[in-house]
Amino acid sequence: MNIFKEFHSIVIGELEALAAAGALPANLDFGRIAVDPPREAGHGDLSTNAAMVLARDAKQSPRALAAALAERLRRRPEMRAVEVAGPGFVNLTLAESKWHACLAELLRVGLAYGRSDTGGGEAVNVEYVSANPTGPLHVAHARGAVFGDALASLLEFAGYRVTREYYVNDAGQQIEQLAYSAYARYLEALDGEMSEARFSELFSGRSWEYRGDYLKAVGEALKEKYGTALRGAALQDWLPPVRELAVAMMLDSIRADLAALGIRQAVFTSERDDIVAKGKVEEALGELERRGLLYTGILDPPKGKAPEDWEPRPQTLFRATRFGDDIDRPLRKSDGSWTYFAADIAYHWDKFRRGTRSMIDVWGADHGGYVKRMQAAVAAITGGEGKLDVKICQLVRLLREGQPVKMSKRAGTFVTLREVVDEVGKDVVRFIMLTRKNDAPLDFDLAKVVEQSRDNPVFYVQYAHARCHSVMRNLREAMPDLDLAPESLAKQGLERLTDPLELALIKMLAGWPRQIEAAAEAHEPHRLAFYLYDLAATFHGLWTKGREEPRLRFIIEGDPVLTGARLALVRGVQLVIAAGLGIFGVEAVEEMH
RNA sequence: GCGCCCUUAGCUCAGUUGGAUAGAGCAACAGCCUUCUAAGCUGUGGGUCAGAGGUUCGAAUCCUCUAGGGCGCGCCA
Repeated sequence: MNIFKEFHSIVIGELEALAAAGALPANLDFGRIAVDPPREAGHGDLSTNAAMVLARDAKQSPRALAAALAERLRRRPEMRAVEVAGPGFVNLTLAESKWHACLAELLRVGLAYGRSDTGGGEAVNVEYVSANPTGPLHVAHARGAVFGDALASLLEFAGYRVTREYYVNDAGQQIEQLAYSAYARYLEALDGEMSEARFSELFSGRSWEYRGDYLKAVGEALKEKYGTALRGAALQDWLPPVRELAVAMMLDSIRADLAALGIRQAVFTSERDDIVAKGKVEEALGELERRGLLYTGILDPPKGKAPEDWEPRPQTLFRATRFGDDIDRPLRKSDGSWTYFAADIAYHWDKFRRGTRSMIDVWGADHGGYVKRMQAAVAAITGGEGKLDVKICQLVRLLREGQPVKMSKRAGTFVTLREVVDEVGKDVVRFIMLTRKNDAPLDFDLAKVVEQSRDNPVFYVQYAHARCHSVMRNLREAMPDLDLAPESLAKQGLERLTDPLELALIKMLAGWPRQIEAAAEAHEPHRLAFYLYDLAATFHGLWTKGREEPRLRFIIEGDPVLTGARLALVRGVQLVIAAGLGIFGVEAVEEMH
């Protein structure tokens, strides 16, 4: 139960009672009323703006309205104090017993504490990574991969029915390039050599696009499967099988890289097989045609870009401007084939027709200019029923000791996702990628992220969790009879938790469900990282306080009831951190090494 | 030229969808280890929220303009 929601409905209930009693006009709009934690400690536990929001329509002064509301709230047993403050805030301080009840509930529910039904089982499709299957994932992909995966988990936790999806762009020019490059490696496997000159000679001046060593394995596999049969074959005979095997092997390696990051997507939709080959592009374009959103026209040349090779050509255009885009967008190339955008419209319509109204795409920074047209297309083809949110993940700057790591695709020295995971571990990669909001650039320092100090949030949060377990290990020796199961700890003695630091910690734990709902609604998993960091800091603070004041230690010799209560608190911290790390796909360790 | 994103303490960043006196970490300074893990904790100093207008009970947050930075801009995906 989200305590802020609970008191939101209590406040509304009291306002309705005031209206029934004639103290407020009927039919007031309660929509803007909020119950939030006040920023300022000293303003109570919860605060509502109800009086200020209603004052004008109620034709009363905010302070007077607040006083009337406060008067009613004060009679409730769970209140310790209700005060009117500032321009008309009503500040609520809850009785300690209410907080103890929150902790008891947390312990009863365990790792499921904070799960919410705000999603109402609504289907959400989260599409992420979707890198072209032309090579291994590199570090830039890691951020979107982790972000999408954590967002999907967060939405599941908040009660949505989530599909994790990868869109395989296996139909475009770059896949032809991949096939040529793989074919070259095949010839190399047969003949023992391949050079740029020979490549150029074989393929009449075509450049050798994908030169990384990773295609050598594809060459070997082609040799294994086909022997010399493809050597000297006509283009239409060698290209399809080479392309097919190369794409399959690249996808396998991408899946393996994602698995190393703990990511497994349920649906892989192939542009070639599932969209283009099934005629869905034509279907989608037909739908737009029916809606009167296609026409043939000539676009203006883009300004500020060198227009030397630009010449006006009539194209099939989509009326994107009707849906908020800046210009209408071409769907057909001059050679008559579809643009990528056309296929993408078909793909998103396909997602919609599979039963998802709510779609989330996670894209890299270089796709920012594509957002408007895609949202326009989704709005157009679904008649406004489908919603697309696009989360752009900004660049990751890879550093080591503060110095940028040199990356050059040409020189083949770009850093792969796998290399980073192997060096620092999946948990570190996952957590650090979530410590910044998606639309801000992120520094990833290979040295700093494995440091064991407070400025490394992964370590700091893990350490808090391990510390909880350390306390429990010590307790098993000191008081072997005490039952540490959360549901047992919930049953008695919680009223012994009266120190302000202890209550502050409980209040923070009670804020977890609200964090989940807010982060899920905003599609911002990074908020949980900051919450977990704060929670860890509060816990470390209480732990150290026990050094100066032994009466505040968790384990109190000769007082098993108090010890049990404190262990309930420790358990609560441990469970929430474990749940949070669970959403992030990060292991909650029980011991630091 | 146009679009999107960004600009908060010396540095790196939060800021609960418009709330009250804008917060952390690092760095600086002053403290805390016979102690449940000091891998940690406590305190001090540090701000024209890029700038100017506007919207209202109330703006870092919403709108307009300006300045600076990033990404992108027909037949690439």
